[in-house]
Parts: sequence; C-alpha cells; structure tokens
Amino acid sequence: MTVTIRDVAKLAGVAPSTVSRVIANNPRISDSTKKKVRQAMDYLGYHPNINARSLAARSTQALGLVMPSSANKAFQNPFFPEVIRGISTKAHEKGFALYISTGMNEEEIFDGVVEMVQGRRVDGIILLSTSMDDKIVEYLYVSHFPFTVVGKPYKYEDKISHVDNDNYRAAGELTKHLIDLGHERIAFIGGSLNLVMTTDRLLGYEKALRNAEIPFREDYIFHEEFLKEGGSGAVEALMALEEPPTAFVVMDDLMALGVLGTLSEKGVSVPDDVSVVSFNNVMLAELSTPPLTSVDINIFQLGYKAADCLLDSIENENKPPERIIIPHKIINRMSSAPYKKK
Amino acid sequence: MTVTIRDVAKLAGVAPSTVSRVIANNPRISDSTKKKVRQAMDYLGYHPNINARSLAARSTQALGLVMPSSANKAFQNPFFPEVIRGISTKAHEKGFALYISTGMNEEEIFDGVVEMVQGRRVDGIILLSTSMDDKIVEYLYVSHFPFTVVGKPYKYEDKISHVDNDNYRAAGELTKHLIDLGHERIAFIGGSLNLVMTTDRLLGYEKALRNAEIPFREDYIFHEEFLKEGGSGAVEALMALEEPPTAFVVMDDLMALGVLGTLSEKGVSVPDDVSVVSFNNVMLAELSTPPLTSVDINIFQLGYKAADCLLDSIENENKPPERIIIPHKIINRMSSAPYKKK
DNA sequence: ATGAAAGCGCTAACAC
DNA sequence: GTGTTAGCGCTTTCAT
Repeated sequence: MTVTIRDVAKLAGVAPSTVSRVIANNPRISDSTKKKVRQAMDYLGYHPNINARSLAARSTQALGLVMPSSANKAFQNPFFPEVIRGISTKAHEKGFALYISTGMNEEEIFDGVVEMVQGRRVDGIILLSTSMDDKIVEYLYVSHFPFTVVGKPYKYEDKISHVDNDNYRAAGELTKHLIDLGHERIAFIGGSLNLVMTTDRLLGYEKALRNAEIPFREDYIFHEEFLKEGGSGAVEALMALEEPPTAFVVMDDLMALGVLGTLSEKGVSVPDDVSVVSFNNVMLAELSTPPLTSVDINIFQLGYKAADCLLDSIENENKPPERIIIPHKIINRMSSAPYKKK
Repeated sequence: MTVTIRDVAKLAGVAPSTVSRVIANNPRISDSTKKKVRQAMDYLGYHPNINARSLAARSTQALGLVMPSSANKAFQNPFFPEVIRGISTKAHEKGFALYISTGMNEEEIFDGVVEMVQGRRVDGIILLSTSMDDKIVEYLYVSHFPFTVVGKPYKYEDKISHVDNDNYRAAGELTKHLIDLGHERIAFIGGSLNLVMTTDRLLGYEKALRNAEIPFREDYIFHEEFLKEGGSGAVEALMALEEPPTAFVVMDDLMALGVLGTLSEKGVSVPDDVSVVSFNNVMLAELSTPPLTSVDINIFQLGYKAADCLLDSIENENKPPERIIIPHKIINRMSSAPYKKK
C-alpha cells in the first residue's frame, strides 16, 4: 500500500541507496539519475517515512517547545502565539517541525520533556518559560541535550544558550520615561518573583529611581500572580495609600489592561490622573483604551533567534553557549502623560 | 550508549519480545516477569525509542495541529492558546503528543499537512481554522486520513467530523439581548466572509432582527479583516451615518477592544451612548474597560472535544463522522445597557 | 506464558 | 557515481 524507497528504486531502475541519496540531494549522484529518480517519485507519489528516517539517521528534524503549565493563566497570554510564530518561521526555513509539550502541572511537563528527549522525538528543545530552580533546565543541562531558553535561566546563566531582552535596561528606561514626565511616585506591579524576568525589571526600576534620587518605597511594590485578577488587588491597595502613586509600571500588557480597568472603576482617569506603562507591546496594547505605552520586546525575534541558536547547536555539537539580547523599544502611546500637580 | 529493549531483556533474563509486551502491558505476561522487567527498565533508565515504535507499529501517538497562516493576524488571537490547552488536555489523557504545523502562507501550510500525513508523523489532524474552499479539507477528506475541524467545514459538512458552536443561535441570542435592552439600530461588525463562522453569525443576527420586526439595514453591516485596524474603519463609517447605530455586535473580543477604543476616541461612551457586545469571552473581555458582554463559546471545550472525537476515529476507523455542538452562554458585563432615548 | 525471527522504511558504511 | 548490506530499536506473527 505505502510506496517505499524500494518501489521508487525499482521503477527508476536504481538501488534504494541511490534513491536515498537523491532525497538527501547528494552531490555525488549524476543529474541524469536524479532526474530519473525524481520522476519515479512523483509518479508514485512517494513521500519519505519520517519515522524510518529518524530511526536510521538518529535525527528527527523536529524541535520541542515547552510551554508553561496549561493550568496556568499565563498560557492565555498572546505572548505565546507570537514567540511560536518566530520559532516556527526559523524552523520552517530549516525544514524542522515543531513538537509541543504541555501538561497540567510541573511534573507532567517534566515527564513530557523526558519523553521527548529519551524517546528521541526531537533534536532539541526550546523552553518558553523558566523559573528559579527549574528542574527541566537542570535535567537538560546534565543530559547535554541541545536546548535554548527564552528568557534568562536562573542557574548556569553563562553555560546555557538563551535569548532574552535586557530587562534591566528596559525597565530602567521605562521608569525614566515616567520620571522625565515629572512623576515621582511610581508604583511597580510585577508578576511572580519566581520569574527571573520580574527580578530583572524590578532592579531596573530601582536603578532608575536611584539615578533620579527618588527614594525607593517598599509599599509601592506589588507582586501578583500574572494576570490573576489582572492586578486589581494591587491597584486597590496602592490607590488607598496616603500618598497614592501617580504612575504604574506594569509587567505585562494584559495585566496593564486589568489595571486600566480597575482604575477606571475607581474613577481614576488615565493618563490625566495617573500614567500606566507596561511591557510586551502585544496587539492589545494598541487596541486598549487608552492605548498603552509599552516596551516592545520584539517577541517574534525572541522566538526566531531562539530557534536559530538552537538549530546551530544541533548542527554543531560543540557550539559554546550563547546569550542573545534582543533589542527593545518603548512605544509611546496615550497611557502615559506629564505629571500634573493637583 | 542508548539503552535499548535488548539491554533490558538481557538484564532481566528474558527475550526482547517479552520486554516489548511488558511495555504494552500485555496481560499474557506473568506478574512476576513484569516486575522483573520493570526493575531492569528502571535500573537502566530505559525509555522506548518512539521512532522505532512508530515505524514498527505504524502509529505515532501524536496529533497534528494546523493553525492559520502565521502571517495572519489571527494567529495572535488568544483563542489559539486556549483551544490548544483543551486539545492538549485530552491528548495528554490518552498519551498523545502534539505536532504543530505552521507556515507563512496557504501553500506552505498545505505542504506541511501533506508531510505530516504521508510522512506518518501523526495519526490524525485537527484543523484549528478553516475557510471556504479549503484545500486541506479536500486533501484530508479524499485521503481518508483521520481529522477533525474546529468550526464548521464549508463542504462535506455532514461527512466530516467537526466541533463547533451553534453560532447561528448564539448570534441570535446576543442580538436579542440588545433588542431586549431596547436597541433597534444594531450594527454588525464581522470578520472575513470567507469564514463560515461569520456567515452563521450574520444569519443569526438577521434572524433576531426579523423576529423583532426590525428592518435589516445593509449599511449596518461591516466585514473587516479580523483584527486589522481593530474594526476602527467600520466604527468611523457607522458613527458617521445619519442614523448611527446604538449597539454593535462584534465578531470577536479583540476586535471589540478596538471598537471600544475607537468609540472612546470619538467621545462616544460605552454603554451610556452605545452598547458593544462580542464573542469568545477570552480573558481580556473581563479586563477591558468597560468589561465586555461576550458570548462564552467555551473554547477549551471546543479543543477538548475535537481531540476526543479525533482520538475516537483513530481508534475506530469506521466511526461515522460526527458533529459536536459546544454550548455557549452570554456573559453579561458592563458594555451593554438599556437603550436611552436622546 | 515466553522466545525466535522477520520485518517496519530508511540511512550509511563499505564496496566496486 | 552507484550497488550491497547491515543495522536503527521496536512490534508482531508464529512457534512452543
């Protein structure tokens, strides 16, 4: 039923290995036989069986993607489709397929990764999120299996290839943007401290304050589970302070959307009363009311480069680990405005 | 280097075939040897090579997902992570993995599907979007390859398993919701007419108007490329009419977010001046300002059932095609309110 | 209840 | 430049 390499070989009057070489476009095959073989392939509607190929060649031509727990709200973040788009674009260029592993909890995800690696389902892995004390990173690292992380790994930072933004600088610039607008009471609403990204951004924020000689206030800092409640708890608490902030630095556009909502409910106007700025610059940053000033972290590029880097280290086993920093850019929109004294 | 079934067999003092049977948990193997073999597996850290298994058993334990063109803005819609979460949950239950095929354009995507099918990379395919005159549907259908579509196929509607909402009814109810609030000038902002979903919803909208004896107005109907501009063009045009609508039925939450933005720019207040309702009820419907009245189409379930149905037809080749309708529910939020005469 | 052996469809030495 | 052959690691008759 299935047409195999032998059928093609027979029809073309050559040996199976020759057909195999034609598939691989081996230069040592004469053009005339190539043509002959290709005709036979077309005629028979031949398609290589990938499993057989993988088995024999010990390579799958597939990359594994590890997403955060699907129980996690983060899963719904438009960040993911966009990184995947980047990864997919690069993978496609090199003829690689994507294999996606998910799971309801940390453990399931971990098992999925082990299965991918040991089961030889993929040639390399991209971690789309990582946190402190990540068992997957540990496992992959000691296994010497090719992998790249999107974001900054907590451990082995310079032993693991990763592609990240300069979150420290980005947060600094974003905070400075507010300071330049005259704001001094600037709150920070972050995600889980468990994420390295959060820490980096918090440090950048602190640095910007220090540079401007604005005292750091512990009560202006909030860490909320990403997206849960959309940061409304933080906003409530912050606005109830004796000296409420006049500007908010928010970790993520989706969260900022929630912040915008809560503020509006409380009758606080953005940007007239307070400014709100955030990170990621996903599509909704543009669509929200008011449109959000947001740091474009170039998500597509994050994914594209991660795939690129991974593919390199699959090709060349001894490629040293690499840190790739994707440039960011503050996109100025309506949600931030000069501080107005009341 | 790699530990194979033979290593396990040797250590356990049995034949390779026995080990294979233990993996498959064949009931004809005595408990004592099972135990013995499993110990050996653990001891050696054995993991079956999936490619070898797939090759021999002619089954990959993987499902293929086909997304819309990644050049397409639709790709960024939070709809996708959520369907995938549903699919992944079911797939996981049955020990299936997910392959994702993407591509920059229709053609690349089509080729990817062919490769998945002919290359035996997957046992079945789920189409996450389909349009009229879909070549992929055609191909899969004539190949007799197991597949399911999320949404309604344009052709072969009752010969292809698919899971969908009752978009006709949902749109009807949503429109009626507005009519019940006293609205009569109700606009419809849809996506590409190329999507079957759009047509279904438009028909439902028309039906609701008819039932209420409200005349259908051509100039209240707009079809915009999903998300492009976020429907702002439509809003501009509609509000410039002599008799502008007092309510908007929008195809999608993201688009509705854009509509909200454009209205706010024009100084039109929601829901005081006009009401806006939409579909999908993704997270941002709740986070937007004002929170959106939206039809919860149960995206997770859409994916979960699609996987379920596909897995069934993989197991049982003769399973007749099935249409599965996922229930919807209007979630009432702040963006819709009674019509106020001016 | 278990073993022996023949593939699954392909690649990659090694020949010539 | 092309053919022969031996696997890749597993499943699955067919024996016993």
